[in-house]
Amino acid sequence: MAATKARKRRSSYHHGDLSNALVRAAIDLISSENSEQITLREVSRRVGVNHRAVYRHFSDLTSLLAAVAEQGYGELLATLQHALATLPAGKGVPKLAARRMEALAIAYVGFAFDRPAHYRIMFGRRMNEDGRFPALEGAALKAYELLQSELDAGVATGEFKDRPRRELVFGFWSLTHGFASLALVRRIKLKRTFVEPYVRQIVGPFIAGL
Amino acid sequence: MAATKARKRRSSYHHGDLSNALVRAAIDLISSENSEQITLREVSRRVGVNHRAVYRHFSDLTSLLAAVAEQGYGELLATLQHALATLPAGKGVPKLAARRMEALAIAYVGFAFDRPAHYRIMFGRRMNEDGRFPALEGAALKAYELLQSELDAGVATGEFKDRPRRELVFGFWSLTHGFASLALVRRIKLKRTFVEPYVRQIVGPFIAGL
DNA sequence: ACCTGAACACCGTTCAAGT
DNA sequence: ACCTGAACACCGTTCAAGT
Repeated sequence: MAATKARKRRSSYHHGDLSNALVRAAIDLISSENSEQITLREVSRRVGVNHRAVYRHFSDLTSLLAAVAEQGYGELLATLQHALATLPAGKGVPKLAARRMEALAIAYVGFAFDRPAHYRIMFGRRMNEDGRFPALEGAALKAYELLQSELDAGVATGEFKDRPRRELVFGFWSLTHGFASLALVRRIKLKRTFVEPYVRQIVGPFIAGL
Repeated sequence: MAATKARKRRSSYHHGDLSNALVRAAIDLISSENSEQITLREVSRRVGVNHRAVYRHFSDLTSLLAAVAEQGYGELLATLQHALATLPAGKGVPKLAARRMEALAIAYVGFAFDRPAHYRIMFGRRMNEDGRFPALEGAALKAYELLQSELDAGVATGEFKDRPRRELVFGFWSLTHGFASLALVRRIKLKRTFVEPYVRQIVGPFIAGL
């Protein structure tokens, strides 16, 4: 049974598909409740190839994790964009920029709650310290730029004070990332259901100070 | 040479000293530039005992790491207290509470910069998720209470708005922890020298919103 | 009571080989 | 070009034994 499955699968890895299959398997692995850690050997087992085959497509485990993280940043960006798009507000609403920042914060923390293992890899030490993976840097930058353009908009309408943009973005990101991190290690105890009201209160002082 | 050293040391582990020696060795290990990871085997090697001896004092690797983390929370608390004690201000200074919160933020991030590996263990996943280690919870709580009493003081003088205290503390903690984390994984690039001015700008909006 | 030795089931990675 | 097998140097942990 298992052998047949592996054989069938393997036939499709002759056209550069293995690379994607490995990344998908790795994401599946950490998305399932029971398994938290990505190992090179477990991922290749799931795909049905010898673990050495991975090295044909990724120079090491860290490279594979970087691909997973890159995909994660893409998902995060989509989540944030979706949160803005579905915001009920129209124009002329008072404090629109503040409400948009709030929606971003809620969506950000929600993402970390929904994909904890993925989030941890994205912000883990392995691939972030050196700028080894340009595609990863690019994906992270896009999320950064989304935050920046929102803050820009708030400053443009005069709703936010005109402070150095970089510090505003990093401040907001630090706040949401810090909250998500503390919640994931359960230093802050919080059920998924209460993310929305809680985040609102947490970011309250920050947004009020913009 | 190495054998003599190990022998000499070992003679003192008959009175419950091994436990402390292991924790100290683990902290030494992560404090030295070259080594980032604590392994049970490396720690026991440094102390000069068989790696199995560790299990006499710690039920597993995680327990040893929890002891390291607990010590870290103690150091962090001392760092924060010291920052408040050496703050040049006297009474009657305007915005005293804000300046004290700022000093705490700077000291907090500075600690993470100075002891990165230690900080990572303190906020790592291994021992925080379940409340397995009451001593660790207690040490973390003391740091929490320091922040809370500062915010209380600010509210008492009317300098800060009277919001739910828990949200204020978690907000401040999220902000400083998030900034420290992002800096440690180099998503925020920052030299140790610039921690002070940078943190001041980052926490600016938050403190202004208190 | 406290420590050790050998063994087990895992890792990531290297070298040399198979098709 | 793409994948495999055997081997290496590491892990944490268990079992049974030494003093």
